[in-house]
Amino acid sequence: MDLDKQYNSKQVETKWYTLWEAKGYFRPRSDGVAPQTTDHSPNTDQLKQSGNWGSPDYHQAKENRSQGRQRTTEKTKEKPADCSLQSAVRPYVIVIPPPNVTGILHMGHALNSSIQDILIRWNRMKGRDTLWVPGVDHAGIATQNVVEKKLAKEKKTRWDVGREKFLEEVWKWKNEHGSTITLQLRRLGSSCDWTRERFTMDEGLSKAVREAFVTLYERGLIYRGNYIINWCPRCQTALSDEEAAHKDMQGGLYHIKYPIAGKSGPYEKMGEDHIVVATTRPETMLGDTAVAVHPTDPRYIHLIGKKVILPLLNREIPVIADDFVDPEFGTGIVKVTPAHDPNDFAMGHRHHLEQINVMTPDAKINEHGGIYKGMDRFEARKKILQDLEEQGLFVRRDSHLHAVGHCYRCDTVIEPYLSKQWFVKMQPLAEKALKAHEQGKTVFTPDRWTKVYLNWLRGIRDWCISRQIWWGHRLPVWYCAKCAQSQAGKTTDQRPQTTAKDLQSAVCGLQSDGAIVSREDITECPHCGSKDIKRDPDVLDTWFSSWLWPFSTLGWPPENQASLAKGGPDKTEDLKKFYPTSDLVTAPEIIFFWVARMIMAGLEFMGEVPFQQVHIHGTVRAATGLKMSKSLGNSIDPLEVIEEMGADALRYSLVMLSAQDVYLSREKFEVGRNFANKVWNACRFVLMQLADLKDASSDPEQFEKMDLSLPSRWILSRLEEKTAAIEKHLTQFGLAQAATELYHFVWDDFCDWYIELAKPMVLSEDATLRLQTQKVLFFVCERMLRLLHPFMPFMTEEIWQTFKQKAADAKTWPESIMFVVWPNEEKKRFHDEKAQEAIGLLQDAVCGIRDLRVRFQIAPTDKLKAIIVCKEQATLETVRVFEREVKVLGRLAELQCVREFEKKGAMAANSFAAFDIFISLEGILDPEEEKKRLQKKIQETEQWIEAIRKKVENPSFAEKAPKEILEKEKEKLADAKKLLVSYQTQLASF
RNA sequence: GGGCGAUUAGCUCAGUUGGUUAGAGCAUCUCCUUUACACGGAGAGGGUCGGGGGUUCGAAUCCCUCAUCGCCCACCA
Repeated sequence: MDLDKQYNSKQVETKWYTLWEAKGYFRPRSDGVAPQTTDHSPNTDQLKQSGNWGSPDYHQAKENRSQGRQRTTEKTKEKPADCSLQSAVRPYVIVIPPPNVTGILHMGHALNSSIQDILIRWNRMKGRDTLWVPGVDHAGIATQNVVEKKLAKEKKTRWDVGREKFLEEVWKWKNEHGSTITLQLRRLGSSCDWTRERFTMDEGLSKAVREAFVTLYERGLIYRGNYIINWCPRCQTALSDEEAAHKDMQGGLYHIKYPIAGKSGPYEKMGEDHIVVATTRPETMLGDTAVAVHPTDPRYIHLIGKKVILPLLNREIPVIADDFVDPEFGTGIVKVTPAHDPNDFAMGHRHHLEQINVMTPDAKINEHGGIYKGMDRFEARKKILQDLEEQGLFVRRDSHLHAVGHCYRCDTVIEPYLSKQWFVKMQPLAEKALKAHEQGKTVFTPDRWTKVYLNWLRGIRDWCISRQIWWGHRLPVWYCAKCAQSQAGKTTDQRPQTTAKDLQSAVCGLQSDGAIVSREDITECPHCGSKDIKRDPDVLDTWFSSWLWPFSTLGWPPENQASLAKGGPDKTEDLKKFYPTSDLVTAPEIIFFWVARMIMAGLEFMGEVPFQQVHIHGTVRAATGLKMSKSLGNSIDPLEVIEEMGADALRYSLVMLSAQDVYLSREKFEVGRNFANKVWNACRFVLMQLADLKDASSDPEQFEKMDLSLPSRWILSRLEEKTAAIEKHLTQFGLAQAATELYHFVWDDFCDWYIELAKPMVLSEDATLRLQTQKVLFFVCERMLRLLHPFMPFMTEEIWQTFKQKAADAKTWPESIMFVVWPNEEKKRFHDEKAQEAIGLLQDAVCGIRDLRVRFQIAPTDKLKAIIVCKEQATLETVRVFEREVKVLGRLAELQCVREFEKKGAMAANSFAAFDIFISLEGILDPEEEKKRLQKKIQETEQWIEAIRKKVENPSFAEKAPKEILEKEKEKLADAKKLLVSYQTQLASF
């Protein structure tokens, strides 16, 4: 029945996780799988009636629950709209941010999952039907890269093996390695319903992706357009704006002469007959089709409409005027390269310029680049500058700091590149999201992220969703050669466009190339019957499946296509029950990638925001402040920490640190480890004290008629207070604060004071006192375990099971601590101000004595006599009640508590407002030293008194401050004065 | 260029709606193998809460400003 001396985390973790999962404890109760031991309806009517908020009868509760469930359904029907009311009875649901299938657990996952698991376990204990949906993301580019690297070792590329074979390889890799991360999540204790685990490329989710694509296309929200996109030459695919990570880089701003046409002789003889343009990417000049100046720039106004000669290629290009040009920047003249820069692209459209693409997909110069053909872009840059210099056309290079886009997957410098891609028109989706926010439906905690989210929505740009890779959801698009021919020429949107952003949405020549978008795979053109059709080779951006996650994982789209067509989705059971979900827990990095898009998709396809709240937690960083990442070599492997200190320690440490960004070093985990050790030992000690206890119970009623000792009344009242505080913090996502409160309750209140106070009581000859103390120890400990369980699931289960064996009412306890009722403290059963006050005095007395001991270096084994002189009769009476405890904790041989006392000889004292404590120090005390100390104390106290007096005597303070503050200050003043008298009296006695 | 966050003890950070002489953990120092725990216990030292203004009876907390650091966003070539 006792606990082992050493806590064996590995053994305990494996044991319990296996059991929990095998018994289906992680599944929602409404699935009828998890044990149904208690009715936890939020108003706890039945619980109150039974008078047992700890452990209602198993069978009784089972019955209650089924009744409760019926009631719940009715309530939901009556009040479908208001989510605050509904949230009390609705299931508690979280969908996991699906980690990449290539991922291995890092501290970011560990923090993210710990938070979710705490919320899930807490809500499960509160009795809500609880679901945590797990899953994994196929991570298009990342996964493809992994397999490509593998092929590279055999000196092969994906093109060598071909699409089909390559995909086989990726699936093979997925099947072999894809469950690494989910196995690791289990090690953390994550109580996900693994029977609902999803993969973004599984059959159901693929169907969802297809349904979403086709629906959006039908609604005119997906288009194909020729546009400048972010191109990664290494991955050889387009990327979305979000996937281009901008980094500030020190580059060059190159000034280059362009001769004015008609005036140019040999370059070296040129006088005023040229203009100078400034560029950061000289190699793109091969694709220049104009140079531009500001229409009102007096320096160049006369050149507008003239031609200049593009050096190296000797093409004539026009000088155009455009507002976009900033006369202040560089030379005030911009070279215009419509195929390689989004602004130039827009300018090109405004001025009907030719677009010349000068690069191949792997960023080499193509046939339009003359002699530079075949060179890599950076090599070409060098050569071009060199050639310009030789021709006397290179002016100078200015150092220039600018933001350069990098591929977020492989960190290659991104090339703005003109190509035909598929886009989602985001404006209409964003508008819905903004409207939902106005209706208060999108709530972020901490609140400041709301602004980040809204700003992004307001500046939304169309989403490039096609990727030229192979691993992913292939576009459900076919092209009919025959139709394309007949439709040629009837293309584009003719609206005038001014900015790059406007332009993007407008370039949607939808049917121009005979695109056919279809829910089913097709073999012939539905328009002309031609079999000459080809499927689009591209796949969709990974996030195009992620943004459907909160409902695709719950069974969307449902089988019934007909009802879908009518608008309202025919919801599956799971969708009905669990959508919208409750909280989304994630890191700030993916607000744009994922959170915002999920909200838009939720509104578009389900008509509802997918979660009631978004909780954004901090980023995990190394102690140096850098983001923790494997490539930087500064990461700490969570699994190593689990091996070394246990999952509970890891979780507790992370959560305690998570009030903001988490800066980690290995030592930080010692907090959790030490705490876990403390909990284990405290419980072990308690169990050791209970050998002869027959009727241990978790029922608070048992104390109702007991005449409890002061310390017991105190700890129960502290427990109640702390429980309420923890509840409040958890409700506000203050997990770190909740964990800290618990930490201090367990360590300071329970271990340092109550257990120490209980020792003499448990050893007491007074059988009644002994018994009631045992019962309180048992009770408080069990409560403590419940409060700790969401944070430290493994250890608490292990200990709690031992407690259960000890409990006389064990048959009313559920099978697992996972299902014990979360303590609900709405009834202030144990509130006891007197006990709190009394223990406050006791703590002062004990600390005062300990301080004296240390100050005068009195060995703990030395017998010590102390006298407590109380200033009031009431205090004396209180102090006498715990005389015995003070003696034990202060290791005193003798203690006298009196009203009056005349100090004689060498005695030292510690003074408090309520009493003075004297000890005799014949031959030890140096009177001069003591006098000095007292004088210092007197001085300090006088200053303090002065400060309070000033405040209290200020008329506007008395007038304006709240009454209780005024009272408090007055009390403080009185206490300080008492203290001063004590010091003065002592000083006088020397 | 815009936005956000931070700045509190040697280090890492708490500090609810402004109201005890500003707290904790780690580190430091002293003492203690007292029979739950040395991953422990007892005690101590250490901060004019980044600078400067302002509002207020009262500011670490609210406002302004400056400084330093960090993050996010942005098409100035």
